[in-house]
Amino acid sequence: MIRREVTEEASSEAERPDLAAMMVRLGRALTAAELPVLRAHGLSMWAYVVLLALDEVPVRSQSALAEAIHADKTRIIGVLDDLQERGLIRRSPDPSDRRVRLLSLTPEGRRLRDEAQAGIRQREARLLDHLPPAERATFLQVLRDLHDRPWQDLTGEA
Amino acid sequence: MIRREVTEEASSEAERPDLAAMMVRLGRALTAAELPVLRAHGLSMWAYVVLLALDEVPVRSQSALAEAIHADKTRIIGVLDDLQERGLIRRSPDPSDRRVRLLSLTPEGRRLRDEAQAGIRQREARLLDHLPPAERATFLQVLRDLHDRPWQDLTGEA
DNA sequence: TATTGTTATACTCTATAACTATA
DNA sequence: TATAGTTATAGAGTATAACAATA
Repeated sequence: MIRREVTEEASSEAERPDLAAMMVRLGRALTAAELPVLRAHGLSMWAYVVLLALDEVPVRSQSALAEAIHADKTRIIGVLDDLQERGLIRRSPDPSDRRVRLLSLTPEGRRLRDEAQAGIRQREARLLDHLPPAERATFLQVLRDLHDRPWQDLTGEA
Repeated sequence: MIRREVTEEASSEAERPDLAAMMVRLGRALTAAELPVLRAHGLSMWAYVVLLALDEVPVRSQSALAEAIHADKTRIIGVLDDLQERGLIRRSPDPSDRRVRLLSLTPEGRRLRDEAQAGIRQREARLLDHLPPAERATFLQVLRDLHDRPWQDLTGEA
């Protein structure tokens, strides 16, 4: 039952939802899959993103961190408060410029982050399990390639 | 520069962002790519989703339509108002039960929807252009396969 | 005067509750 | 009384504006 014409190309690509529709649905589903794992570790999605963006080597300024994870600088303040209170990150004024905060992971922060990520990766692996290895590899390779492209390239502003 | 250990599998899958992170970013970028096209046709994203869900064969009740596109029934009322005023959809009380509305595309609605979708597909094609045909085909096939899976399957609730 | 971090305010999107008209 | 559709209200999430500390 063909519902409407497709003016494109091969039959294998005909009659599919728009790329954006598929990506958004999958993004939401995979996010929903992550949340219970994160909650089990006492992490919100933003907290997890922050931990992933940090390292033992300090990041200079909260603004820089916010920009790196595409968040508003006011958005992450509460998140940093919580992570600091729990001893998962260090947040100290830079001696050379007391306005800026130096942000880094504590060992406990790294451990928690890696544990959470391991749980998430496990779920992902289960989802991709049933795919033939060659297809899975190609899929992930293309996905990474697309993901790594600059924003203007993806949006077609180029 | 390996930032952290990966306890997984092949090297081709090592050191990548979480699946959800990649999907969400790509979903947002592809959505951003669609918006100018939709705007050029005077359509919001919701209006476009509604048009895609309709057909010449009437859909019975706005609730059913809302459920089909995973929207709240109150969410789409303004959208339907606008589409009806512009003559893109028909919305008439069902004679057999005057509480429910019968919703269907008008020829102009179908034309506009198909035009918008053609523009969107064109952008998508440009994005996938540079991929080797075999890889592109595999990527789209796996993406469709994942997209078509039930929600519980994707979230790992199963 | 400019900038970092913070707090207070406003805005957008969405869902919930309350209403009407039919049944 | 129950349901489809509508309107009004409230909530979550986010961004914008205003402020204090430091440069």
